[in-house]
Amino acid sequence: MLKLSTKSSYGLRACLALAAAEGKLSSSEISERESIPRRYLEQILSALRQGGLVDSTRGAHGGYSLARGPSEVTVADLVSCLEGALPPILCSMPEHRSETCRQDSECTSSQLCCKLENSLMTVLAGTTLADMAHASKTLNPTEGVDVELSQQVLVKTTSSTPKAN
Amino acid sequence: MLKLSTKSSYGLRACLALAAAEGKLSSSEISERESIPRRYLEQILSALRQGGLVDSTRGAHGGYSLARGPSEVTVADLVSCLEGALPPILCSMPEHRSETCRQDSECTSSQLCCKLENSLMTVLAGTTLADMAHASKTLNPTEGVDVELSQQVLVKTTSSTPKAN
DNA sequence: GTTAATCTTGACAGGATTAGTAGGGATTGT
DNA sequence: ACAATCCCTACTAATCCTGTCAAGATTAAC
Repeated sequence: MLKLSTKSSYGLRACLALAAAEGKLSSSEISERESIPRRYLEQILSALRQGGLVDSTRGAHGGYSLARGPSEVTVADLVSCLEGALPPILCSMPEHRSETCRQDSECTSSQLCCKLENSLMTVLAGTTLADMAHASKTLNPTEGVDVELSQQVLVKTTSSTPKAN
Repeated sequence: MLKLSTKSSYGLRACLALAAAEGKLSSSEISERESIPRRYLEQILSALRQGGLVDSTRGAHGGYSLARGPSEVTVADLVSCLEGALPPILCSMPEHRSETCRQDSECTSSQLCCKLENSLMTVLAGTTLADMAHASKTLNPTEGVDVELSQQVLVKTTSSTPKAN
């Protein structure tokens, strides 16, 4: 049910590799180290660049580097960037609630989604690359990352337009 | 990024309808009230029945009803039931960690997934049908549902088998 | 400048998953 | 008997995910 898509997963690993390298890495280098298809990786890095998470320098001896320090980049940044713009939606904004949401149950599920998203985002936004890099060395999986932080959260409505009953 | 699948969404709405009805409803009735394709709904209700969440009576004037009281059914029950068995996976269990996970970064993302799943489940397991039914009447979306409850959590690995770099 | 390495962009193909349709059989109240 | 209803299985359609590919733009180094 919950699946960190390979895209996000790859993106995360790429960033961790960049963090570990403490400098520039080419797409080929990352591709090799992390066993990620190069072409695909390039797409992902491109998205990350547009999102301002990595810098890229072109030309010979070019490559990618983190735009900010590992402790300044949260996994939330990364995922939001890669999973695309979550379309800002109906029920998440109280103003539109009365207009568009006739059915109570529909609306309440949206509220639930909000809670879920918030919950997720709290975890994601509370985990930085530095945290993960650290965690990968000290094998101490139980230590929590209990950070409080909320964030504008959007719900992706599963646009249902059923035809026949 | 987070998407309550239509299946879960439909299932949730159906259950809320049953809770509101305080009795038996046929698939046709639910289908009409909630604008859910009947045939599809039947599949979903069937799954819910097999999961022990609803009871069904066949034949004329048959229908579905909640197997337990609305306050006894959590959204977690419902979702687990509908989204199928989340395959128990590799990195979530410390024993296999050393064997299967060569790359640190791969492993740490799994840890992250665990945290996420836990976080989600806490919310889901802390929300009952009764909560939602109540919420749909009192339009008070900010009131929290801060429940503590953990649960066996599984991570669905996105089985990556890249071919060429 | 020329060259070579690299990034950039967009199109697209194949597979997996999800969503929904359909037909027919089984069961039960009237 | 009959109509209403659930039940099961297969099929189709749509969507999304993952990855490939090709051509071009940009830059560093020589």
